[in-house]
Amino acid sequence: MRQSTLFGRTLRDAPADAQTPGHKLMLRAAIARPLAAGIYTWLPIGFRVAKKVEQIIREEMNGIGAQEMELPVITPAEYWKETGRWDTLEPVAFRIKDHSGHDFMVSYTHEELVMHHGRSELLSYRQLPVAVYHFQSKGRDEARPRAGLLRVREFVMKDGYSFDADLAGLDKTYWAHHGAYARAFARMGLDALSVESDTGNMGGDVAHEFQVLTDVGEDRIVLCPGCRYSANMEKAVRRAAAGAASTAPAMEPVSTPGASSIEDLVRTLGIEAGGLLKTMLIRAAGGEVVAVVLPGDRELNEAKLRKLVGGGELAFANEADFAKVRGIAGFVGPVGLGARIVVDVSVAERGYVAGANRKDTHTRNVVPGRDFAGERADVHDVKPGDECPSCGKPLEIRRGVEVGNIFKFGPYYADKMGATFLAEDGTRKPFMFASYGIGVSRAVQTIIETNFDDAGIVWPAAVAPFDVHVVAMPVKDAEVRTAAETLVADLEGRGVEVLYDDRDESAGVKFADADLIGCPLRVTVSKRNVGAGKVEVRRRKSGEVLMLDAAAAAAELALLAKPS
RNA sequence: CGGGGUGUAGCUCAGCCUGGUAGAGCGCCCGCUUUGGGUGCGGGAGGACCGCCGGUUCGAAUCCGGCCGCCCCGACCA
Repeated sequence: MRQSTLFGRTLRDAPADAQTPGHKLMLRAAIARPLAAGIYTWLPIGFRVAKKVEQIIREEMNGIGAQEMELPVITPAEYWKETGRWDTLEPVAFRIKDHSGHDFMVSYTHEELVMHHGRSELLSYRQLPVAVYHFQSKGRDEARPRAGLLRVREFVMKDGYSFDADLAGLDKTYWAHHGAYARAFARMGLDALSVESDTGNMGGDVAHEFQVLTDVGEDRIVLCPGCRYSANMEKAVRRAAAGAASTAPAMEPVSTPGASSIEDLVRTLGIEAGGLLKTMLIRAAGGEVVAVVLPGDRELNEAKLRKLVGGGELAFANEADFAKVRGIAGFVGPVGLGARIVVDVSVAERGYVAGANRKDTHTRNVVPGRDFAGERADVHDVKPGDECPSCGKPLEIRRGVEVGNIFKFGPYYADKMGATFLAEDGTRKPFMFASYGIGVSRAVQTIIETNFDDAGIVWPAAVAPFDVHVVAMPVKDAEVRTAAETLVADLEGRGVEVLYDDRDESAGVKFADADLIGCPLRVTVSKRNVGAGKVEVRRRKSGEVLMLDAAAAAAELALLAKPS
């Protein structure tokens, strides 16, 4: 590829609204360009990287016997209505109507469509297990796209789906995908950690996310430095110490004028936040008001609570809700409250200060179990330093980018869609289903976010847009140009992918662009060395420089570029 | 959807407070120069109806109102 004709120019300055290092470099290096908020065009350099990422995924998926196919982008509403997702995806799905008014969704994902095909193609247990996958555009009208390609509204996802006859088979298929994912991410240069994740409100029991730890990530990941435990914050748990039984005296009111927050109470009563009970009134999807009781130093984990109350959206209670359960804003407590009460497992059997459900008043010596009842549940966020649930060491919290996820749905979709096969025992059984996703563009930018230096991108060799960047200078010099073009032709003849900088630019411009674009090997064919029959090779990552004889350079570079 | 910010040339920005008809640097084109780190000199083109609509005013990039786009935080995100 001649750089003089390359579509897409590098930028000396990143646009002001680019925030993360990867976002800036992605734009500066002409990887992709925005077309609208969260909607991007791949430029040729970025497209090459995306295709390499895809190919790695393809090879690993094929390696576990999954079959590539392709489903459409435009999908009829009827299948989505079978599972109810036509309605539940309402806020985030792009929809269109055809000329006669029929409803379609721009594919948000493809579970329903694959299950539909499965129920008509797969009739017998003899055809199972089977796994399929495709690379296809997804449309998601995210309320807030962010950070370039990290969160976009339209993107290509590799999504895979598996059908098994029973749970044991599903388990085996699931872990085969887990292995393929781990290998794929490693090959593309991503240090992806498998973490336990929430299964969301679409059923299923087990799910893992592959997270790349980086400060630019939007997910919070709980990690144990002592063992293998790792989980998304939505799912993470801790080992809670058993408290001693309470010896607190009877409850008594305490006047707390104007002290309606944990901070106020800590200040005015002079006690630790952990000695307070925080009672939050939450309105569940069905309108039910739930009072969640947490120690004053713990935060509510919405994902856990959502799961407990049956999914759907959670909101803070409104005025009418407060009135209904006889709660007073700022002074809500669990004693005498007319609501379903969920007591977090962090709450001990001891005396606390809690709201009295009376203005400007709290109650001392409130003991859970003795003074109020409630169902026990884990609905709190893990904090740094909490004990690991499996080994007890202090946990850490890091940020991560979710580059892939795998979900075990079990019979959920098959049941919703009446998808069954004839089992060995002659009965009809639902397919045991799972799905597996990787966002290609997110993976590309995450590679950049974790592989760069002050000068630009440092591509892992397996996904670099080109293996070798040949820089000729001055390109006006016939001898130099001839030497460079001979080398380029020789390299290409050996299957090496070459970006050839044939532009009449100064050395500084060319080197700066080469660093920015970040191919693993840079070869300089210059006036200085061509007379001596030498070319200079520089490794992008290490900066290591070696001089090669021009005559043998192509053969040696081919080995450096594709060691086998 | 809530909060905050922002919108002037391809990019980075100044001008706005205090109204008078729009600028700089980089980039782009040509020539020479230079050719191992965004080179130098000279010439040149073009380029923003100052996001849009309305209002105030003799006059609006500038003041006022509304809307839109984009960015950030939050909510949301099988």
